[in-house]
Amino acid sequence: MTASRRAVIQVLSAVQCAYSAEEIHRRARRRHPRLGLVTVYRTLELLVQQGLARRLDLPGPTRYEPTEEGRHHHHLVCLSCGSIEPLQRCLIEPVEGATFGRRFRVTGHRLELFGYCHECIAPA
Amino acid sequence: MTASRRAVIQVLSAVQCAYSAEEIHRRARRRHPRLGLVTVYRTLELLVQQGLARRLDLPGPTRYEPTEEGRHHHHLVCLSCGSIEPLQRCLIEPVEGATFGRRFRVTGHRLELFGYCHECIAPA
DNA sequence: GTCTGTGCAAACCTTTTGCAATGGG
DNA sequence: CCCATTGCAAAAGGTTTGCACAGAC
Repeated sequence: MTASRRAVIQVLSAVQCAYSAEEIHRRARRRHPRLGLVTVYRTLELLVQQGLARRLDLPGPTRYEPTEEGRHHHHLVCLSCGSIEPLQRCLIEPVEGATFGRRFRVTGHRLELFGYCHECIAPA
Repeated sequence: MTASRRAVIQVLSAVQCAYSAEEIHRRARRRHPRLGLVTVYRTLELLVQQGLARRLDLPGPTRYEPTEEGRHHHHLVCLSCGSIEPLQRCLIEPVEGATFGRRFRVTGHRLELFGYCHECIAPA
C-alpha cells in the first residue's frame, strides 16, 4: 500500500456518485501532488478487478464509483446537464440469477434512467 | 439523400443488434467502396438526433442500433466473449414517466444485463 | 536488496474538426 | 448552379504501454 494508492482510494470512497479518472486524479492530487494520471488509471483498474470499484460506461469518459456493500444502486442521468445521481431503490431485483431461454445466465445488471434533473426541469 | 447515407442506413437497418461505427463502415463499404469512416460517424450522429438510431455505451467503442418501432429491448452482454444479444421483454415498464422525489423526471432508460452466453457457460 | 509500484513520455484507438472538392436537387 | 454533404488529413480526447527510477517491505 503506497501513498499513491491510498490517495486514490480515499478519494474514491468519499465520492458521492461516479467520477471520471481525471476528476479522481484532480482530487487525489490535493493530498499527493506528485500523483500521475496513469497511476490513477492503474489503481482504478486494480480496484475494479478486486471488486472494490465499478466501471460505468456513459457518454463521455468512463466513470468509476466504489462498490459499497449493501449499497446497490442505479443512476439518474440528466440529459440536459449530464449530472448523475444515485437511485437507491432497485427496480429489477428478480432478474439477478435468471436464465433466459437456457441461453444466457445473468450474473449482474446495470440500469440507467435518463431524464431531467431538478435544476433542468424549469428552463427551456 | 446521398449514396453514402443510403449505404449506412441500409446496413444499420439490417443489423441484428448493436454494431460499432467501424463495423458499420466495413459493411457499408461493400455497397459503396468510397465511403469514409467520418461520414459514417456523421450519418450515425444524424440518425441519433432524428431518433432513428440509438447509441449504446458499453466497454469498447460506442455501438449503434436502429430504433425499430415497437421493438423496445435491452441487452444481454456476455462477460466472457463480449457478444451482445437483444432481450425483448422489458423489465421496467412502470419506470417510464416516473418522478423520483420531485427531483428527477424520467423520460427514458437503459438496462444492460451481464452474464455468460450459451457458448461461454460450458468452459472455465 | 529485491521486486512491485510509479511517473514521464510516447503510442494507441476512437471520435471530432477544418477545409477544399463533389454532387444532389 | 448553389448549398449541403463528402472524403481526406490532421487534431483532439481518453486510455494504455514501455521503460528507467523510486519506494515499500
